[in-house]
Amino acid sequence: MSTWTLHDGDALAVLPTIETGSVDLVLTDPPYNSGGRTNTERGLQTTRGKYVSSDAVHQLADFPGDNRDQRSYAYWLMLVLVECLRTSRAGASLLVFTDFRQVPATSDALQGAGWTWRGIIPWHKPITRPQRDGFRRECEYILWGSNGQPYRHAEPIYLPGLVKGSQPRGTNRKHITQKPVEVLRELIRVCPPGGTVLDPFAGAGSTGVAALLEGRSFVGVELTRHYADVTRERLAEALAGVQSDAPAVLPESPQEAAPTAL
Amino acid sequence: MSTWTLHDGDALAVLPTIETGSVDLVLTDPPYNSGGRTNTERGLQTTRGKYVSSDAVHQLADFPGDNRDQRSYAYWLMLVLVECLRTSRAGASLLVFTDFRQVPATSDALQGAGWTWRGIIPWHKPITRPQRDGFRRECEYILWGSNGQPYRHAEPIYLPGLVKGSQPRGTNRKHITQKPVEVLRELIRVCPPGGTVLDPFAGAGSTGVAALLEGRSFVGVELTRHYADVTRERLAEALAGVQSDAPAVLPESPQEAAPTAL
DNA sequence: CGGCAGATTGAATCTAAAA
DNA sequence: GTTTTAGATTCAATCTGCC
Repeated sequence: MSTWTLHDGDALAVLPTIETGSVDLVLTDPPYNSGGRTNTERGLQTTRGKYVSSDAVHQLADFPGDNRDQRSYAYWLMLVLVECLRTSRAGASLLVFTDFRQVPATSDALQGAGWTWRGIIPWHKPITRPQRDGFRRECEYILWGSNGQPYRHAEPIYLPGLVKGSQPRGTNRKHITQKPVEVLRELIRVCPPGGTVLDPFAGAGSTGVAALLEGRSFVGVELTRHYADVTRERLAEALAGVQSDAPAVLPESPQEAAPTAL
Repeated sequence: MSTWTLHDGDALAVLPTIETGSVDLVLTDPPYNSGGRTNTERGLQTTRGKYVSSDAVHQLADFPGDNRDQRSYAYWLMLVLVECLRTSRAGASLLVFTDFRQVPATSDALQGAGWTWRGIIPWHKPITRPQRDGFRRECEYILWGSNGQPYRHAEPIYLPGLVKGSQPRGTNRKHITQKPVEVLRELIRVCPPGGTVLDPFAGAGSTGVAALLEGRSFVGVELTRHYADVTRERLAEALAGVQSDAPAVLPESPQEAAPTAL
């Protein structure tokens, strides 16, 4: 039976409380810190100013942690990934979203934290702005790492090296940098069935939704109160949907799936 | 009228002889140096041993320059890219192929050489080996840089952020790491019509073929005698094809397109 | 000329045996 | 114990040939 837990708080503060060797996949989307190339660009804009186009009207909350320069970003992310490695079992995988500018810093953080870098999976977003006199920026990137040799699955799996999907739009969009659930579901298959997925930057909780839909358990961490609330709502809904779809076998303890705050 | 020139020799030796500010696009595929994760793996295998599957029988020649460790690879590539920047006009572009392992080192070399990093274009190869219990490696990467602000084209162009194409197979395949001409033709559109394309690692000359087919001039450098011969043959053939397809306007001087050795 | 079936092969990776 | 070599493995887009 899949369960979920969401901790309120900062990733670096909460991760040490998570049990060593309890996680099979870390799947997360840290703040990219790449909105501006200069100090002024990074410092003066709000998160929404960087990511939301001026002609669009959105009601999305700001999120913090997006104002570091590249060196301190790599260092901070490495500290987070060190803790993630500790919580993960030997053979577990790490999947981190990043944009093109942060691929090198993210690969440094990943390897510096002790993960083995195994590849890059481009995420192709078909709906993006054209760019005059240049190449369209229609991809983000997912860096794949593993804790030692990856699991050998009982039932062999073969996963795609390129994923495709448009960002949620309209009322489905709860967070500025929200990822499509279909993409996350495909990625989650690297976690053994029934295993546990960790997301230290849960945001609007799409990773957790995808994990529950795929029959994996979920542990999340989210600093912003507003997004933690959104996540709890979406996870409860996803779990209810999975349970109602399930065959006529009732879970032994429905409370098992209740949210646990830190 | 498109012309082409192929210099025999090492990129670092030949590039200084190329005129400053004469190039509109540098499009190249350096040796990736990523065949092995360890010194021994890199040093002891031949190029073909690394890249050609054991069950396949090929008649392709080896190529040198694929035995550096990552630091010296980045340094060496930077020296090459510094010279490329000098030969290029303000607004010119740089496109460098690399595999996932060398993306960080290549971006360091590109920026260290003075180019402005503008993006990553994944190249999706539909025919790749599957990987058990993991994500297939079905992409290589093209890093895009520019000499200052990119050209503002008289006729605006909009280029893709993701390219797709299978490697040449069978008798069309002249080099182990040969790139498909259709992909190169698409990339070459970032060079203004009639401009000049430079490839310091010409290999079997696909970049030059694509340039001529798109009506751009080509300057290449190739160290291995065998591949230089292959390139000259293919370029002469491509140019002949373009000229016979052209409208009934004869070139003023057919010799204009003759190969010029260093 | 079109459609279908079977063969081929890839900038590889992992495991196990051998030196 | 450590390093090196040999062999097996695998999916899907092309290619080939046959009907």
